[in-house]
Amino acid sequence: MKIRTRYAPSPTGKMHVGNLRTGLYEFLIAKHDGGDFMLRIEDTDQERLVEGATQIIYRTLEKTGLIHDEGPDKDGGHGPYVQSERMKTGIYMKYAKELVKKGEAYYCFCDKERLATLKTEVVDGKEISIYDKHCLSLSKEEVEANLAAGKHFVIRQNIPNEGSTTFHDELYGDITVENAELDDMILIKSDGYPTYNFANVVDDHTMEITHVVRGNEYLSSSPKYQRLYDAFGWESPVYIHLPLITDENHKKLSKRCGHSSFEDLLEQGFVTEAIVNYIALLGWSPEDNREIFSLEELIREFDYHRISKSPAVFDIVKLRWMNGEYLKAMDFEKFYEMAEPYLKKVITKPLDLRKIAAMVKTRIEVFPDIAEHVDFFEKMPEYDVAMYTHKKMKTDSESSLAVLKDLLLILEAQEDYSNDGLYQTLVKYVEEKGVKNGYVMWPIRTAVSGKQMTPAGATEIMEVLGKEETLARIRKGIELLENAGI
RNA sequence: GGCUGAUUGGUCAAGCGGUUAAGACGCCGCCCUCUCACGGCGGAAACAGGGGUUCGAUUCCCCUAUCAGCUGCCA
Repeated sequence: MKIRTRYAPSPTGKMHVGNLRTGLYEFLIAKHDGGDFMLRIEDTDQERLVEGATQIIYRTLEKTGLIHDEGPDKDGGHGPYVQSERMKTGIYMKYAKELVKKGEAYYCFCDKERLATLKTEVVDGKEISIYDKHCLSLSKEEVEANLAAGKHFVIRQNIPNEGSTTFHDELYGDITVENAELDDMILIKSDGYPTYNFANVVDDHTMEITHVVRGNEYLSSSPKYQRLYDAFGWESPVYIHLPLITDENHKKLSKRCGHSSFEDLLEQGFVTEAIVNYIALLGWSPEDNREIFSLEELIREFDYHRISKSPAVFDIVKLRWMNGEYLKAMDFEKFYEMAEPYLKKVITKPLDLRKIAAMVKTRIEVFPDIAEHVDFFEKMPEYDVAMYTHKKMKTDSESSLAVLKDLLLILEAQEDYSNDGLYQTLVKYVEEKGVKNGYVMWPIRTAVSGKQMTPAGATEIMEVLGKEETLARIRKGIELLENAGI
């Protein structure tokens, strides 16, 4: 049997990573077995709809490579793929009425407030659901009369107060819940739309979904869905409930709490492949110890039986590391293309941005890190003479001043300002003086960068800066040291 | 409160009755080095607690604790 999974997001805003991971796993489970991955838009909550949210879904799926085989834009014979459109076909009402006929659901004409007061009742010291008491007692004729009068109604699932219901999850095993604990969930809302709970079951079945993959926030309510399948006499799908992704406070990631979305991460300078790779590993691990996977490799390796059962904390620090790995491995041309805007933000002078990009490639984790690494190229920062003193390099203000003065003369005469040429010159000086490399490299690098750390050595920096700017900076360094009374 | 689930270092996470309890991120140290980074090497750091079952439990069962999710005409 061909596996069919579906990604069924609600168009209520940006896509947060928990959402995206669910889609990723659904995609991987299907593709690992050569199955189909379907996109269905669940827009039954008309109040929470957000303009443009559907476009974000399309864009995200495309960008991450989670290409669906069927969806609103790709008819595969199971449409419509948008629930509001499905509703117009009358499918949900039809099935809901079928359940009413079977006694598995019932009309309820209570208004919202009344419903709330009807919620539960204590019997034998135990709280039980009594949604049904009022509405179930209506005769067929009364129901007909109410409908004819145009009264607003909802259709509720009719769950008995005795017995228990069991469903099977691939990861969690059998889960049994007492029926008395199960609320009569609403199937059809008073605006005529089906609830998520109902639409999901009807759609998954009619669209021939074989594996229902969803967050484990549904774990405890799944018996209710199971009862629906049973009531219809439908074979239930394979259920795979996914552990939640939480924030550092162990709270479920959600857009309502303002947790960062896929788009936010892109804005923060993360690359798509790294994000996908990272979230794939949040709740799943391969047999070996590999951590870096392309989407194709994930498809090949992904075995849903290895999905974890416990929630995972979204760790941005590790994502940063992984992003860095992707940047290091990235083809230089591609890297440059992505880095250029960030470079131009801080560098306006006509410097060789490609060389600077190369320097920075192995030193950043996300693109915005670039700024702090290269800002000194644009403008010499203020720095303290104390920076010339370095114990390990055996330098101090005095030695540095002497070195800078010597080298100023040499560098003024030097024409070749390539990294190699400059390096040779400096090393020659080092040898003549019989000192260690750092003894001269440190003060020079300090003078041309004004920074404790730089993304390149002294000569590479000088090469990029060019002769004129290099000499100007060295003179400034000499001046600084002399003014300090050295 | 009730129900359901989860519980291996700070985080991700292997392990599925017998192991010196992997690996990764982060942290620390050393090496490399024209500073930093990369790379290499090494280190600190964990089975929530208590009962069983068993020759033997991180692994199986029960209880407790903690955390999470659900408890919406939201999904």
